[in-house]
Amino acid sequence: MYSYEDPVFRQKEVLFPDYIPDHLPHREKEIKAISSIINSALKNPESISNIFIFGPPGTGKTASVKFIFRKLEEETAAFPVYINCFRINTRMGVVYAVIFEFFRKVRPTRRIPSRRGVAYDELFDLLVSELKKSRVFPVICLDEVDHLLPRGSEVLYDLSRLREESIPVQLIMITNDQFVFMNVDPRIKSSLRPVEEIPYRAYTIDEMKEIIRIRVEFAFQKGVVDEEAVEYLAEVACEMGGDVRIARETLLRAGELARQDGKFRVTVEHIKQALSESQFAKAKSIVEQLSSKERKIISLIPENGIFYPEFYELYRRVYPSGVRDRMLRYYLERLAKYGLITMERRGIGGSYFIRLNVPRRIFTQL
DNA sequence: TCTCCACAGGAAACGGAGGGGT
DNA sequence: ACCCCTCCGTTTCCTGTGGAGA
Repeated sequence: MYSYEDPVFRQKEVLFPDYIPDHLPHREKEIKAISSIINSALKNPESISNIFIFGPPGTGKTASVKFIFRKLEEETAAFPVYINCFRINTRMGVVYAVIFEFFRKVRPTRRIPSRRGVAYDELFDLLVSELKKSRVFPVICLDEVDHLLPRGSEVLYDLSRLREESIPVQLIMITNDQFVFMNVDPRIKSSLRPVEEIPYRAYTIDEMKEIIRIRVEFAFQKGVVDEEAVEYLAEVACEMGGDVRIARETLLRAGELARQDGKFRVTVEHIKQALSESQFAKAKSIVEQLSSKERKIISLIPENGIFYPEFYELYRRVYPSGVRDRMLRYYLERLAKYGLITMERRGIGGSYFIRLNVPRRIFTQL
């Protein structure tokens, strides 16, 4: 990279989703709390508390943990593993992810065992014996832990019981839903104790302004973004639930718009235009992550909503060889969990009325 | 308020894919 | 080359529950 200087962006990567800044403003307290729990566990493996982080989306939960993990890797003997349960949502998947990371980082010369044709118990025993031998301290973060339930929840029990084998292990669970463990098997719940709860609240307007200003300072060339644009964006982002992700995506888009019109200044108008585009960007990014089956299902839901039994008829008519009744309901359950649809019990026999939470045109744009 | 019935949702069984052992 | 294994998406089965009509 040389000679060409971008007239809008100084360091565009700052606005990318996986970028973790060197400093997370207004999350110092939470980060300190989490770090001190982990640090005391490192010092005294007999007294580990699991960590349960909850709060609305875009409030820095994942960023905090990734931030802490980076420090852990640099400065301690801990062995951090980050797992997103949106995709890895079975107990085999989780244990395999831990083993995979272990072999990659701690035993890079050895061949990574296969997950197929190997019993879960065998794989778990392998993990136990390797951890015993190596004496590393695993810190396992299960992001979006709600997606692990109900099928993968056993793994929480298994992982916390590693301590009975005198293997210290620190679990960090992240979720938007504070009450995710309400209906979980009490056996699993009690195995997770003791738990330290770390709540994350939405950012206030002033905090949001400062966060945006700092990002702007790093991401854009000096003087490119109007002060009014920052103020306006902060207000809207707060109204929309204090989600930093929305602000970040909007800035990225607005910067591109400013480049396109050739004036290289990001104005309130650019922000407005970018916002209307990124309004659906979040939903769109979830929809893009869906499997083709899930996408087929959601794009069949009519604009005005539909009762489930009728929807099943419709689905079977359009896809005669598609999944059956029970499976379709499983999928709808998942779509509701992602927030893409809502299901309200109000029909005959308590049947669900299904409503779309995203504009239908999202599906045609893909 | 009671009864009936359609429906939701938990549990368990099934079967295909993809791996290992011999 | 063959048979065996396990996982996990799927189906099948079954019970408890909510709404509608008497």
